Amino acid sequence: MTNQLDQIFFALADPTRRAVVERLSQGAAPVSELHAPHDMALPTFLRHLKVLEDSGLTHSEKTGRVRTVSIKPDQLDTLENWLNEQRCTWEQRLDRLALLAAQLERTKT
Amino acid sequence: MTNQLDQIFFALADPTRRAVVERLSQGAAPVSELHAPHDMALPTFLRHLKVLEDSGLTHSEKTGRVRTVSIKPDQLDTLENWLNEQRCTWEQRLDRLALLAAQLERTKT
DNA sequence: GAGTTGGTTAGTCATGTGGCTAACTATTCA
DNA sequence: TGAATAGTTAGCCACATGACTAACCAACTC
Repeated sequence: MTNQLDQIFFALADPTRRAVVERLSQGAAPVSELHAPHDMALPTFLRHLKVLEDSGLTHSEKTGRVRTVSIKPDQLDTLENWLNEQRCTWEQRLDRLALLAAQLERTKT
Repeated sequence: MTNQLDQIFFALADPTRRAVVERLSQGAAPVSELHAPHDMALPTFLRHLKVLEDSGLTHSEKTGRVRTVSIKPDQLDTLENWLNEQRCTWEQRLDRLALLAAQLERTKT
């Protein structure tokens, strides 16, 4: 589980890979089309795609000689869940602080 | 802007640093307390803290010889915004697909 | 004011990451 | 079937990252 978040965050830490995710959230696309806007050699780009797929953020399938890549929303949910947990925790904490402040206020008056 | 997301995702790709964020979302703490549960040399740990602070996820202040670290919720918001944008895009896409499917359905009958 | 505590700086090292080229395989099209 | 297209594999290189130790500074405490 920890490893999964590691991979997801790592995959999204690179602007090229994030751009691919952004492109893919508009719909699936073949490798060559995904590669086109990026000024780097194809093998390099393929390794970025591999990182994304290993992290579970994308899925790909080959038909004929064309490999089509698509996004897998589940992992973005994983990310969002982690984020929500953090936010919940610190909001609870802020609530407790507010409570404490209110109590202080009461004892003061 | 791109650089900011790079740094945030990168910072959170490491389990040690994520653990620190999780700890900090419960409230601020001095360096030594944050370090305690992690089985690594202090200088190593300090560099993790630096990565977090450089990314803007945390803030720290030194009073006397104690440095207190706290979380900066803004950057987690930055993260969430990116996430929401992706989700919106692909939900719109799914909506369009549904619309298309409905149109197909109508022409068929 | 000497020792302890809390943190910092400097420097080293192994490994990981991101980039490349060159050579290769497997489809599709003429 | 021969050429073009779409990916793939292998191997190289520079630099970043994460870990360590050793030495250091600053501020409490006795």
